[in-house]
Amino acid sequence: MGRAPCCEKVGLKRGRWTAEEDEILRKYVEANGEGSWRSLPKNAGLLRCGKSCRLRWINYLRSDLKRGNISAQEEEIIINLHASLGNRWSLIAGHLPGRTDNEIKNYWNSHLSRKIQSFRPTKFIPPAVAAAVRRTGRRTARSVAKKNKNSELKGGGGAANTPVPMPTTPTPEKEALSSTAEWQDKDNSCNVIPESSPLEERLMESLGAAGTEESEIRNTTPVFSVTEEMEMENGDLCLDDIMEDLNGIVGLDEERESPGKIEERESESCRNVDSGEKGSSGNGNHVVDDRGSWKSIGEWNLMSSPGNSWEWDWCHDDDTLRGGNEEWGQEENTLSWLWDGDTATGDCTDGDSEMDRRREKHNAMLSWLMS
DNA sequence: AACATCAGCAACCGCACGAGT
DNA sequence: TACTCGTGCGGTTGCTGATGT
Repeated sequence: MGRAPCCEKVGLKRGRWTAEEDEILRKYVEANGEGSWRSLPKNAGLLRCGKSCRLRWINYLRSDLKRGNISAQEEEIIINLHASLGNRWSLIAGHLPGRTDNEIKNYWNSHLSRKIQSFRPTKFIPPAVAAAVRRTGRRTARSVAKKNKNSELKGGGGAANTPVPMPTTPTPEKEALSSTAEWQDKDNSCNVIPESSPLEERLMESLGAAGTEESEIRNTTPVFSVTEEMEMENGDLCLDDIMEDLNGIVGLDEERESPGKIEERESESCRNVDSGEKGSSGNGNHVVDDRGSWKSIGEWNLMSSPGNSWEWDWCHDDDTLRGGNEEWGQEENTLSWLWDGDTATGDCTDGDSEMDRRREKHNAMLSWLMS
């Protein structure tokens, strides 16, 4: 049974509120208090949906709202809170008296996300920040896409220190654009973090730059992209390279697996990749068993089918442990969007080398992992 | 001056959740 | 236990003014 609409929409006014409507709503709420939003329009004589009234009151008419621009201090608070809370705008707003979640959300999407995207993406960006950037709304994405249309400089990318939710399979048009393939410089060149912003300072902190000469950090921080020295071995994707980098930067290593899970996996006769011995390898938890090669990140396992170095799919522990091989193809768990055709990793012309394509794939995976 | 594009923001939509019945 | 209702939240849309060409 479908749920009844929150209000009878026929005959109700929509769009911008007029001063008269504001006045009616204000007087009514001041006289009767907040709440009972559904019945409010009828009682107050407004031709508006109750939800619309509530929104108008909360975001605009409340007397305790702070007007004016977001201050630098507030911006810093937003950045800090967003790094730990993610897109929980109402929680963030709770720390900023007089500011609404909608206001903060808009400010983030229109100001902060753009600031963050202005960072050259081959530098490490704190995970939550980058992840949030990828999650930002259509407008920002559209604007950035337009903005980048004629530019070689691509925005986005990076990784997060908030709990990283397992992403649903992104649509190619939405998410492939945010993969490394888009933002990576064509020449994989090392780039420079812009100076002089609170956000940039936060980035430095996140890089663990304490005690290090800023200019050194700024100019020598390991670039998170495939370079000549990050090559593939024997023609295969060096996932271990990626994982080493991830371990070094976001500390994935320590939380990779509980001892219990390792035991469970050992009991499944996993062989070490390099030695052929049972159990996970010393470097992260890259193992090979009869289902292929796989790595673990938290409860999620990145797996490749036997004999196919490039087809890396995500599988949850639950599925892995119960032998969920048949579920690897679940749409929501797959990474295949990263390289389903050339559109996801940039147009690869016939003239591109196989190594270039591998680098692009490597980078695409890397950026995805970091997010 | 006219048009196109961009940026900011208010408002809407759909979903989730808790309380009440 | 199942259902409805009220509310809150996050994502998305679209309007409008500013800016660029």
